[in-house]
Amino acid sequence: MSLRIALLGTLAFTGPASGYELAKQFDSSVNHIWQAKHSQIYPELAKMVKSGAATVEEVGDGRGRKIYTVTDAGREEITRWACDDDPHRNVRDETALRGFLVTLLPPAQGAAVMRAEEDRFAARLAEMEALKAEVEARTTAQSPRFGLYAIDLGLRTHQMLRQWAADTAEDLERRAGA
Amino acid sequence: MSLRIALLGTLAFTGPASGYELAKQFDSSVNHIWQAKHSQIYPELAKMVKSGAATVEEVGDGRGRKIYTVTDAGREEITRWACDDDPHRNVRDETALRGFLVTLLPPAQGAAVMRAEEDRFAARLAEMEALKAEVEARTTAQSPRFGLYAIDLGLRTHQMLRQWAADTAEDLERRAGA
DNA sequence: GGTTGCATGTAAGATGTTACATGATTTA
DNA sequence: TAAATCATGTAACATCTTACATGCAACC
Repeated sequence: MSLRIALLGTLAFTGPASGYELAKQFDSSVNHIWQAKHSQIYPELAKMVKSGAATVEEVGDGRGRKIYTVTDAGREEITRWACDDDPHRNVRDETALRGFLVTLLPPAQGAAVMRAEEDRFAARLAEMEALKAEVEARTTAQSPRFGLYAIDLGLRTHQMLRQWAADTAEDLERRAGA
Repeated sequence: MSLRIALLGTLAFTGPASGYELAKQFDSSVNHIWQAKHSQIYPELAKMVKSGAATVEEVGDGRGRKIYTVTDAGREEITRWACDDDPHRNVRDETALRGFLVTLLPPAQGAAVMRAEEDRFAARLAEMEALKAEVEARTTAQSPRFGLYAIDLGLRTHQMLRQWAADTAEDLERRAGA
């Protein structure tokens, strides 16, 4: 269900788009929150059309390109999902999982891995800052919402993770020294 | 693969335990990072025994209880996974997804949903602080690692999310007013 | 004697990943 | 003309969720 919503939301944001374009857009916006391969996206779009959340139009450009558009029913579905206050939340985070298993290693080794994590988070953070600048550059005052809030969250997440990795590494280094 | 590692790590941390106990422990430690139902845990433990990462022992207490223990091979598997520097990371976060779709709503409605999110994050944060105090109370200076680092990360994550929700709500409120 | 908690598992279905498969267009 | 990119899909497999299924022990 969540993929469907994420995809429908992206489609509502970008406006009419092909599966291929959505896959790209997905990668550069919701990527740090949700990922999907084209093999999951194409069938999902077909299902949306079937259920009335979107419409398709085939473009006769020789490449079999298809353009999808959200319907009112689709928009309503997004609203329902976003407003529904079921507190049930699924999270699955390999990054955090790794960072946390590291504490099972001997302190010195764990500290080294954490320092490497810190570097990786810092690099990802720099990428996101660049992305933000790029998106900001081509955004008008009227339409700055969807993309930027998501990027903002990604930025904050990675700042926090970098700091956590640094603090954890420091703690492990102290233990290794003691 | 990740569930296997998360479970193996939890087993390494707690020491010999039954599937039931592991499921509980899992819920109160890695829960904000990874979730698993017992229907996934039991078969996974069986697989671990088959592949030599753990051993079982049946306890004749009439309840069919089984105690699992990590082997050296299992420990090695954890180390390999934690040190492997493949930068590939999967994340799937329903919380963030929702918070982010909210920006597709009319500003006033989006702001209201974000305020509700903020409250939910604050509540979850309070729960985690209580958990931390509880874990700290029964932790000695020698063994304060695994559980507390994970809780620390959960705490930081929820502080960040609460702040993000508040800031986003504020921004949406400003837009709704304008 | 009934309810809750302990304890383990299987089965069906949904979701997600990797690999297979195809073909047009653009660029070097 | 070869390689990269655009563009869509299916199939097999792995993973995860929900529901089904069972039985003992402790407590009230």
